[in-house]
Amino acid sequence: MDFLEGLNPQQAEAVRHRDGPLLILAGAGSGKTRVITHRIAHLICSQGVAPWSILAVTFTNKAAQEMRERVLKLLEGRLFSDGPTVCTFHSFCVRLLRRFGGPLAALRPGFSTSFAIYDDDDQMALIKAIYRDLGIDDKALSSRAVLAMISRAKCAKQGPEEWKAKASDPASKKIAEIYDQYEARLRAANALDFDDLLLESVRLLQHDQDLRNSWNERLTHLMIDEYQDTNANQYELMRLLAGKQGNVCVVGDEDQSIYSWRGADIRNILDFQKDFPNATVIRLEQNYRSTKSILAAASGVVANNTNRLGKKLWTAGAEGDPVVIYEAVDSDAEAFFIADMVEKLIHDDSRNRIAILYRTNFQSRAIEEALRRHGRKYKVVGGVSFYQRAEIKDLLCYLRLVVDPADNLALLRIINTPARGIGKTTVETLEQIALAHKISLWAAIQQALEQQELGPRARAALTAFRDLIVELRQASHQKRVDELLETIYERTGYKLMLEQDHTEEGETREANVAELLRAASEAADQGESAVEFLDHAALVSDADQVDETAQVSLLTMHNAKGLEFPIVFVAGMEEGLFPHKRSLDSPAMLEEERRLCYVAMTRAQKQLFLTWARSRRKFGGSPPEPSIPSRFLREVPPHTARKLGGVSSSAEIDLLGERFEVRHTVRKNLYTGKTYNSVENVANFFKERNIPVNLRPPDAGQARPQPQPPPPAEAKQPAAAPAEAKGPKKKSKLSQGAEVTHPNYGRGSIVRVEGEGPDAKVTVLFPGYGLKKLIAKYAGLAD
DNA sequence: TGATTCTACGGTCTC
DNA sequence: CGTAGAATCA
Repeated sequence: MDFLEGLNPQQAEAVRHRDGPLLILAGAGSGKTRVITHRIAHLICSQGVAPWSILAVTFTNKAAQEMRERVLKLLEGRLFSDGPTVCTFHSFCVRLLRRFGGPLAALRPGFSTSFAIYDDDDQMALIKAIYRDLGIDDKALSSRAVLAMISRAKCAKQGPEEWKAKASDPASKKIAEIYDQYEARLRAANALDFDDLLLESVRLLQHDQDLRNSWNERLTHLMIDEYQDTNANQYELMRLLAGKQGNVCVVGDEDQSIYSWRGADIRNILDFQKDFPNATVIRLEQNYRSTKSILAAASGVVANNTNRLGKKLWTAGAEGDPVVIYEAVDSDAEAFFIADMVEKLIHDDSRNRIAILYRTNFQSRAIEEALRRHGRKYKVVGGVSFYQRAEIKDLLCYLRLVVDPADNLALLRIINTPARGIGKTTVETLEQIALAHKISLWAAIQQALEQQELGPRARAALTAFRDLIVELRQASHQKRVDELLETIYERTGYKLMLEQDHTEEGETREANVAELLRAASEAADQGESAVEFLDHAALVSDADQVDETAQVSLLTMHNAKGLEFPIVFVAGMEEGLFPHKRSLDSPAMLEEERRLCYVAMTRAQKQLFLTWARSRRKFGGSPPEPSIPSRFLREVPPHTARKLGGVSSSAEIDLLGERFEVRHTVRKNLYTGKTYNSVENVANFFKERNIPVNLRPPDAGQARPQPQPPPPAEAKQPAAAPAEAKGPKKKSKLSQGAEVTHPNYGRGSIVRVEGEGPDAKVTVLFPGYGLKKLIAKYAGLAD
């Protein structure tokens, strides 16, 4: 098979490149996955490189799996006992440490290859425990912030000692103390956090020359995807693994670097040519994904950044529809617009896959609600992930404890779940014993029982708990993971606890456990041990659960990295939200926000909507806060975009009503409620009934030449007074075409009146809210 | 000790 | 609005 077939010249050059460092600057949608997979196949089949000497590192497990499948497909017919390794940095490190990590004990006292992995929940629990013991108040010193600082220190390979040395003010001394404790407890529990996985792998390879040599001999070709988002430890790891041969091929796009806050260093890609002076550089600039409009819009935005290597993306594709910029009155109206448009687009073509992207997770709620009104199914990526659910974590903590009794955090989590009479005081006693003798909590239990320091009740409870764990421990030697988990589920009383909970919540929790058991049995079928299963669970990411067949997906822009969708909405394009307020005073962070915007926009293949709301409420009851459009909207070149909504929001109804015919889809789903909340439904409502639509805005409606310009945006705000001195105001208080103000919906125009007097039913169009049918005497309308 | 209610508080992005 | 931790009661 010819692996160069169908590639453009630059892609082919990258695939053909055999030895020496290679930097591939791959613009969005330029087919880099194709290049990587073809290069792997080409190296193996045409250049005689042994499959096992190739390592490709991707950003997510999902990307790794996809890449593996694609390579396998290319290699069809050729079987290899030990194929190329494709995985993420983190999973590579876990495997490395589990198999070859023994010598690390010399550098890290207490380390053994059966270490536990602490995820961010565990890390937080650990910090909280330290706060308790040191008597620190979370309000005085945010634990989240401290955890972030510790993580950053680790990325920069700075231990507690270094931190302590340069700490001058009391606050950073305190942090040094927490950091110190944090490290000590991780070691005592033989646990590694995510940063440690990378850090300790680096230290291991630096320390153990034999190990390094053997890897250098084995790995002749190294490839790293999403190189712009690697951090210092990953960089170090790459250098150690690449060895002297330096056959390292990195693929990335400096315009898509969006993870500096978690330690990614954009300089890694900007300086690659300095680090490897003999590097070949190939630019992939042909985009195969998006229309000309979308590409031009996105390029126009990112062109405002200064820190770039620079490339010019182009496409042979169609011009396509202009990007739509939609201005909504408030966040609910924004959500309604999106939901309605989703209906229309799916009605137009049921194969349309749609993504709704946002900066922060809380934005999903309003959009979810709007979608639900249409009965539209959607998939949210992220949020509370499966493995974070309480019942799942509990059972996995039992498993962790069975695998490694020193795992204090796991023990603390489940020692009294389900409740078995081991209360706070008992646990505190255990903690004191553990602290005094520098032993694990598990060991402290044994000791407490021997020394008879406890009351009879606690004693009995503790004995039962110990026997339970010992029993499970013995079972673990003979059973598969799934059987073991099942035993845990039953013997710990967890099953009973859930069965007795007859609420809906209890039932979903049971279903979740069933799902976990199913996953475990799948893992066991593939020969995974309990430890491997736990590793797997610890390293799944939100992005791994993206379902690409889902019709409507909701996800953060960060999670959308590497994905593509025919239609994309980017919601919440407002200053302070996107770009996020925490980046406003730093030019570097602003540039990262802009890159994030570029990433979001370039996910779209055919059509792109950017929406923003003039006011947004942070949570339920709080008053809406006014907002101004994101600077990124201004940066979209005007000729690539079309504006909808805003001041002319009722004019746009005509526009949409004419252009789109949605009625079937919408009717089916929507005509159940009393309100008709959306732009298209408004038009629809009238079409259905053949009622003449008078939706022109009152101002523009007076077609007479008007001296003054259209009112500024503020004039449309609820509080604003209606335009005075306009014709038959008094008499037509409740007549068609008149304007009224509603306490909740603000200003609107009457489109229909049924009946008279206080009992009259009035149908009013509120820009941004759509049609509302109101009873005059209850509605509190004012003119 | 355990279960329930109450209150205060808060919100980037994530392997 | 949702949650975590405190306060309270059985």
